[in-house]
Amino acid sequence: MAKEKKKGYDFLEVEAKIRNMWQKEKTFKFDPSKKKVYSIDTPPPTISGNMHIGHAFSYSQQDFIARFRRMFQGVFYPFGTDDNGLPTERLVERLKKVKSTGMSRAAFIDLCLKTISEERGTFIDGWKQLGISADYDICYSTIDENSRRISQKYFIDLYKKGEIYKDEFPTLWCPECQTAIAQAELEDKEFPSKFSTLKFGLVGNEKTLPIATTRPELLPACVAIFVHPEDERFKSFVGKKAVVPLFGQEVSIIADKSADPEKGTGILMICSYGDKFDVDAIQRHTLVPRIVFDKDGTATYKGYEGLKIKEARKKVLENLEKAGLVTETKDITHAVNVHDKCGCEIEFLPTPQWFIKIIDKKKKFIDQGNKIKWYPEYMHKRYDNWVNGLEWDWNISRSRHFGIPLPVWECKECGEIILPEEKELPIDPLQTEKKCPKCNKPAKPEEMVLDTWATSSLSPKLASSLVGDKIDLPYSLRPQAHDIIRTWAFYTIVRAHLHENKMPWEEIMISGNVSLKGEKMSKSKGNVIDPKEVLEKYGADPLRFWAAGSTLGNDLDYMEEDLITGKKTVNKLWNASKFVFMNLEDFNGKAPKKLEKIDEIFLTKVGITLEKITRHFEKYEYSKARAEFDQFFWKDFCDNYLEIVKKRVYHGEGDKRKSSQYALYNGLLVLLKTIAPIMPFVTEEIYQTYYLKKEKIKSIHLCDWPKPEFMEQKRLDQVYLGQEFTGVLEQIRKEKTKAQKSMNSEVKISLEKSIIEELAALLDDLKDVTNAKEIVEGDFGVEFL
RNA sequence: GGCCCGGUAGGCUAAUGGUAGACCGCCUCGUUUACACCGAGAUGGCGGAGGUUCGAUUCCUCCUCGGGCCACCA
Repeated sequence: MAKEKKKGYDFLEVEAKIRNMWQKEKTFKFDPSKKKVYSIDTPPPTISGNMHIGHAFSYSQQDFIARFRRMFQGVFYPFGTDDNGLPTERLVERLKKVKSTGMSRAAFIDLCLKTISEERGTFIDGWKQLGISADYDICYSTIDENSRRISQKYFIDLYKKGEIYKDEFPTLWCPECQTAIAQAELEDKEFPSKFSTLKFGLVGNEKTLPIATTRPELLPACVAIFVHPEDERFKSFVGKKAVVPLFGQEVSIIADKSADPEKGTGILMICSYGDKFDVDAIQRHTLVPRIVFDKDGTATYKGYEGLKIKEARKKVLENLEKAGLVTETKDITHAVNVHDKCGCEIEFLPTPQWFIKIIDKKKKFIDQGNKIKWYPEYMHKRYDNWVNGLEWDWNISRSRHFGIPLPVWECKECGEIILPEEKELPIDPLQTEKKCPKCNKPAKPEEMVLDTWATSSLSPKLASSLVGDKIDLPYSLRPQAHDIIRTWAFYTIVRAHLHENKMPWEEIMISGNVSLKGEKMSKSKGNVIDPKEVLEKYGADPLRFWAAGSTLGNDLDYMEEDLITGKKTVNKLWNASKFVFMNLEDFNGKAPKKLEKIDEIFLTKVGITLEKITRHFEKYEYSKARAEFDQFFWKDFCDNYLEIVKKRVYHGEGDKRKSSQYALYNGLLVLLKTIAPIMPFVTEEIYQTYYLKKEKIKSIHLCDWPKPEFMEQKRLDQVYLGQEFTGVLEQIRKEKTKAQKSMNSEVKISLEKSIIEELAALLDDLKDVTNAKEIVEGDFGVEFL
């Protein structure tokens, strides 16, 4: 065999080569003819320039499973990108230096689509470099024509089933993005604020009522005052009218149990709309709302026109103070709901919106969640908590340029809702005229687009549509991170239930996030790690090795040391394999007549390790699989077994040599296969270099997962014997170290009679590995020669 | 305020109702027919209080600290 004078392992060169090979050979192409298919509902990342380290982390973890499963059965592992919605708009605005608001919808959409197609290739390259073994030919974008068609089709399906309705209702509104949003898009943020106690007047009474608020700018929107029916202080005012300070409107004082006498001054003002409590209160008492802010968050009331909410707040407060209507002001910090995409404080605004009915099915969604196996289990709780805490139906309409249009027209005359035919999809109502079938008048196209989750929640359908809908629900696995349980996981469960009355997947695997020194990574903190740089410096295998280091569901701190460890492992694998095959030139692949005892023990232990790793992977415990491999590979295989058989493969003859060759060849192959899901590049390179000729299967990743075929009933005895052997070996090594001698210094060993008898079949190996000239009976001792 | 996760060697982390196991680092020593991206060895640890138990790092309760989710946002 040609001995290449390779100085070590050149990961850049190897990884590029292997990557090309996989691509050329279509190694990971989905084969629909396979009977048992393991289907993965791959998360579609949002195109955002480059892959970030969090992607590298979680996609590696999915890929461990995909590669593991592929060694048992067919794997459906599609790829997709989620590029519809605000993040994409932002990206395009940034890259192209445009403002979506300054363009027509059609022009902006064109620009978005163009930008996406420009960015898409490089973006997906990141995943390929990482060695993600998806079938990239099965690839969707949530904005492409096919996805638009499917998304609209299922919208129509739900509408026809009566699960979608349109309503004008005060909804969560982002004044910055100028769109309605869903409950799932809320985030908490701490803000400093002023908590002021104001004097409300009373009609026909000299007294004033103290009311505390952080939002004086909503005074003109005040429509009622609540006091608790049993609050002795204010009971007598119920039924009377109060006068709003500064703005003068008279509002009713209403008894309502929701007014907590302990909170603030015990009196509560109801405004349209300060929070969702106001929304509820106004509905319950059928009050007439007074809307005082516009969609862009500017005031519309006299004296304050055009002021932003916060400016108005400041000015109203100043004027109140000037008028002596403020009795107390405290500086406080409180958490308010903000939009997760822009961090802007959300408001409530009554606008017509489209909703999917979910509130009436909370119990059903809990049931559905119970049918899915959650890994790790406790993540299930997060789902339940979210579902139990839901307060609104799912608002799926967004007032944005870029997105999948709601496929709807509305008759101006009779309000009839007009839907397109399925064959017309995808359709943009703004580009197509429709007439009302009832009154034959032109209908008004819906201008809003769908919430991006309304499309990504159909990801199983989007992917399956690319292979002729051959993959049915439920999929085998949904891998995703925990931060989108309340959105992606929940909404997908909702859609699968509403459309098909099925679970979307049998199992869900939730991974954690990447942090740096315990802090969440974010661009604003400047503590981001670029996976490209990591890949260049260490390679994909070490990066994946690192990603395999956290137990499932746990966040993982990025530490460069772990990459170094991974790189060492890659190198060690390469060198150990090189050593093995240096001594296998004359190996014919056949088992010897009789295996040497120590070789048998070694293979037994390989089998035990294999069983453990298999169980770990089956339960998505890739970190335990890695740890198990590490332990065995470094200690048992390299430091012990290779040292033990060294002399035998160098100088041994006949079956003795064959036995070690057989054990080395097969043991190493099993080990390589068990770590191949985590470190696909080195293992493939070793396989291609040394094993391909005999093994025939064209890639290690297409081989069958090994079976522990070397294990016999005697395995416990063997393990015991192996332990005895290593115990003695350790003692001898310790003596050598103590004496500051080298490990291969020549010695004479004395061992107790019982041990000699026990290890009878292994004494030659003990001599080899310790370089002992002689082993004699006696008290334990090591004599240096 | 509710719920969830976690507190284990200097750092990061694993297992476990009965002498707590790796990895990185530190210290000592060794090494060239796979590998200095090496080997042999040494050092060093269960947040606090109570309870269950023959025995608790492990199970329970409380406290405390860190992280997350939700609620509160008069």
